[in-house]
Amino acid sequence: MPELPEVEIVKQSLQKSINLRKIVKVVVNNRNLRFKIEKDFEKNIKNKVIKNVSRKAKYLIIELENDKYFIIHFGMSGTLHLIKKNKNQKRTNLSFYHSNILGKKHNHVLLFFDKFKIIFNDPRRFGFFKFFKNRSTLQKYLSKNGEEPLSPLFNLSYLKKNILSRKKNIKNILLDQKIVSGIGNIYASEILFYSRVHPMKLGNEISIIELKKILKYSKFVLRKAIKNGGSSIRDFKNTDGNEGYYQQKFKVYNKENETCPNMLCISKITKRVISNRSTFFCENCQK
DNA sequence: CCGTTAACCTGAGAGC
DNA sequence: TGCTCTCAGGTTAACG
Repeated sequence: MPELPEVEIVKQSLQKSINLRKIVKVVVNNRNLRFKIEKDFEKNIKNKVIKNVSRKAKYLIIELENDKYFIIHFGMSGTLHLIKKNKNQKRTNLSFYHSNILGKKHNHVLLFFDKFKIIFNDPRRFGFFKFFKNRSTLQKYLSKNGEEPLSPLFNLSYLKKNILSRKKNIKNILLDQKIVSGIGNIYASEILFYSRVHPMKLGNEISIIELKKILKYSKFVLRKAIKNGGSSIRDFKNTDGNEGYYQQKFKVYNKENETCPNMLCISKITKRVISNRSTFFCENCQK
């Protein structure tokens, strides 16, 4: 569900709340997420102090003391909830990734801290947790992915090397985490609209000028989404319980048959399924 | 190695 | 109301 900007917002929330706090108890209700949660996961992270929370692409990275780590991936429907300890066990406004109907049956992982707990809820179970015994195994795992757009290494020469010889369409290239990591289905459509590139255009048909636009707008769209607190098309909320509002700034995503936002264009936005994913674009502006 | 498709899951909403 | 169908912010094994 969340793409890079939404995970970044969750990361910022977590940094405020769990940095330097100790995990005092771990409960796993359902180990069968996208990958099975290892048997000794609880033992591995229990009684460890959280040294830092970071993010790489769509992965949330929790660093523990003594060079131990675990990562969280949210899949399509994963959410994290911070719940303050009180008599009524009522949810506070500190839920940062919050679904309005929080079915208890999908609360798969619970991390207890001194004064609050964090719940991982994921109805579809495409998300996962994974533990790493040191930094190098973590880095090895994460290095299977390509550069993320906000990295300085995501530059023109990287894109030339990884896009211009490809025979697959640019929409699928942007979604391929091994080539570019962090962009998902919403931001892929948005980036291509800004770049004025047709989603079905093949990598080997992309010009250098277009590549420069894709480079520029990948960074632009993701940064702007982060500034706006992410996109809340369903249930995303930030630390204060407020929704992100980048969805209000979508140019094409979910806007089939609406007039193209380009003032000089009178075309309607097209919706087209590409590799099983809905894709939105303007046939007139994106060639 | 490359590109495409089906599959993994549950729930919400539309249409009847 | 209730049934059936489609769709959803992701990833990857299997196939040609």
